Amino acid sequence: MVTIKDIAKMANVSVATVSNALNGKESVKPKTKEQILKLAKELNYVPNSIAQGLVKNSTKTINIVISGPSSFNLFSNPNFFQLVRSITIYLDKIGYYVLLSIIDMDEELQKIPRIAQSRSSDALILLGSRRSNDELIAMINRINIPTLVIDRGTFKEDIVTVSVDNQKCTYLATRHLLEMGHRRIGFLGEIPGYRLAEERLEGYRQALDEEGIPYDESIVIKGDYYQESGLVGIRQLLAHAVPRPTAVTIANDLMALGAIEGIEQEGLRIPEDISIIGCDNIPNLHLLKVPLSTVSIPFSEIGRLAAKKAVGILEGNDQLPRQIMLTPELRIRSSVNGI
Amino acid sequence: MVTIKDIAKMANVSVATVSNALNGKESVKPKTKEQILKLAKELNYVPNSIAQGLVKNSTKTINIVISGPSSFNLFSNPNFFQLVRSITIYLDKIGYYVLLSIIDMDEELQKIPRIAQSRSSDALILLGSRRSNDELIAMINRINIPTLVIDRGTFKEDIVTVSVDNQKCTYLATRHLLEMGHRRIGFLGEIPGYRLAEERLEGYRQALDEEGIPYDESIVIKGDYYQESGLVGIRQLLAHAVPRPTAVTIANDLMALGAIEGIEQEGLRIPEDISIIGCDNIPNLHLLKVPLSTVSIPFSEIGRLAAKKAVGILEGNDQLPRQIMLTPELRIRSSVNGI
DNA sequence: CTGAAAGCGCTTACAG
DNA sequence: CTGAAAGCGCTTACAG
Repeated sequence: MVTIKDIAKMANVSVATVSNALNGKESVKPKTKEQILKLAKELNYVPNSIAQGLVKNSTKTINIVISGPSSFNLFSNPNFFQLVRSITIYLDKIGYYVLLSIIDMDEELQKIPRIAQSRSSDALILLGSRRSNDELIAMINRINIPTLVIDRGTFKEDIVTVSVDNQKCTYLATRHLLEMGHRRIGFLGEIPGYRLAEERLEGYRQALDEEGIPYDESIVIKGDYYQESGLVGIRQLLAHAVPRPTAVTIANDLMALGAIEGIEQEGLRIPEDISIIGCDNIPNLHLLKVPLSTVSIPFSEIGRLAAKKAVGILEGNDQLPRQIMLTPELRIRSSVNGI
Repeated sequence: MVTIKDIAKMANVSVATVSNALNGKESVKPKTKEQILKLAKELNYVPNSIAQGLVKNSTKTINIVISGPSSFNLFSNPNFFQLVRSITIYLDKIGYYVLLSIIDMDEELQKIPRIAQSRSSDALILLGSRRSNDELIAMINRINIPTLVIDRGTFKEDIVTVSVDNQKCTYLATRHLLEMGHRRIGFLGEIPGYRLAEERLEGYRQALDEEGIPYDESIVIKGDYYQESGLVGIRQLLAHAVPRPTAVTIANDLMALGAIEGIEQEGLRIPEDISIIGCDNIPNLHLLKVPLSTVSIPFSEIGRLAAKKAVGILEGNDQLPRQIMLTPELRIRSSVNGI
């Protein structure tokens, strides 16, 4: 491992001068600088980022923290990858490192502040937590480095966040169902206390409201946003709801995938017997046996903006609003029939 | 930020003693130790991992380096996520950090050694590179920390690697086609110089050989393993091959997805007019309009073993073989017809 | 323009 | 059992 000391010795100067030269300080005599740079190149010198980090109290790394449910086989949300990918690409380009932590939901409240305190990163981007806003805020307040929450709901509090307008997602989806003539519309994906889910439920409600259709909780079904719960949930809905809905707004595509199976198992056809619409626009929906209509969420943009915002805060030139909310778009395919 | 110094002051001992106590050294008097531990807890002390890293010359972090093509929108391989996820989960559990780097293929040969030299991680896990074995080995030899290559082909050289038996993948796939009565079988996904792709082509060849069917390069089509090239490739095959194949072995599922579209665009049906089989077993293939038969690759296991192996090497208790090769399994769905 | 010195927060022999 | 000292590889005032 070649260090600044080696170069100093060979160039017959002090380590301070080497450091200054390497960092492009004006004070170094051009001749000296040139010599040092040449040596560094020859010796293939790369600064030890750990040592730099210690003295600068900055690691140029941002930690993406994904909280998942304890049974990790369930943890297969393709959106996370898009998010992680766009964050990483942005950060890599500007010379930042990205740390990735996947932590068990049960431990997140203790673990995330520890991660921050270990100083292994300069900022945190939180992803996937199902905690209530209050719990999340209490935790973030204990964290001593900039922390963003992404792909979640809105916060009244002064949290830095970038996400989609969740309410609008399901509003758009339900509106589409309404426009296709449906009146009896179910909802799949309720999670009380989890803000994102509450907002998606709210969008559904809002669309019904506008049409004067009363909210019927007997056709609002819980679902944990994973595929299996879509299967279970839709079967439950189909088995018990009287009269049976002609359409259902499903809070995300993963559950819609499960629902496609569940509906098939019940011997029903989509969209002839029942229409469904999802949310997220995960890849390759057009190739499904039932090309799924859905609402598209700009995950790559969320990731990119989150990364940009984090760096902006760290470098003191942040121009972006504290809370960024992106707009979803309806994507009509063929899982919704007119009636 | 509370440091070891703060605790030392409050406990009226030296920092050395605090350090020893915190690290569970036997030498510290139980009474002293207890007091220090109590203080640390109260003050919510978390060691500065950067400082520890500097003195120990170890960061307890492993860097997953994904090389992708320069146009990153193409870079959407769901397998990478499975791999990253399983590595991260394993590593998180045992207190390791994981750094994630996504780098442009054009720069990988320069950038990866620099990453290693920056000492931001203790080991590298390389993923997604399309370089020739020779180039890769030359690069790895310049790297001064343990480096594994995963999800790739075999190496004759003494490289640490974990992957699937690629040749067997396509051998199994093609064998299945053969058993279903096909004789005129195309191949989609040739990339000369890229070992993984060569091995998959070889598996196809082997299966044909065993049946005495001559290799016909006019029905072996290039494909870059991304979806779009599956679409383009299959159309090319369909347009030019005489006689037209009754089946085609496609080197991965992503291209098979593209091929499904391409075949549709050509006005043909799967499997009535043409049978296809993929490789990888990406999620939710059973929900496609054409439930895709494929060969399953144990990505999670590859990731887990890679992580385990890396840590084993780092901690000097590695029991695993230098080169680990996992076995694929045929997954029959309904994209292959008998004839 | 250059270098000696201090310091970032820790760990590790080693002397007592 | 405890503490003084050195050191990990760097950067940053500051004196000259």
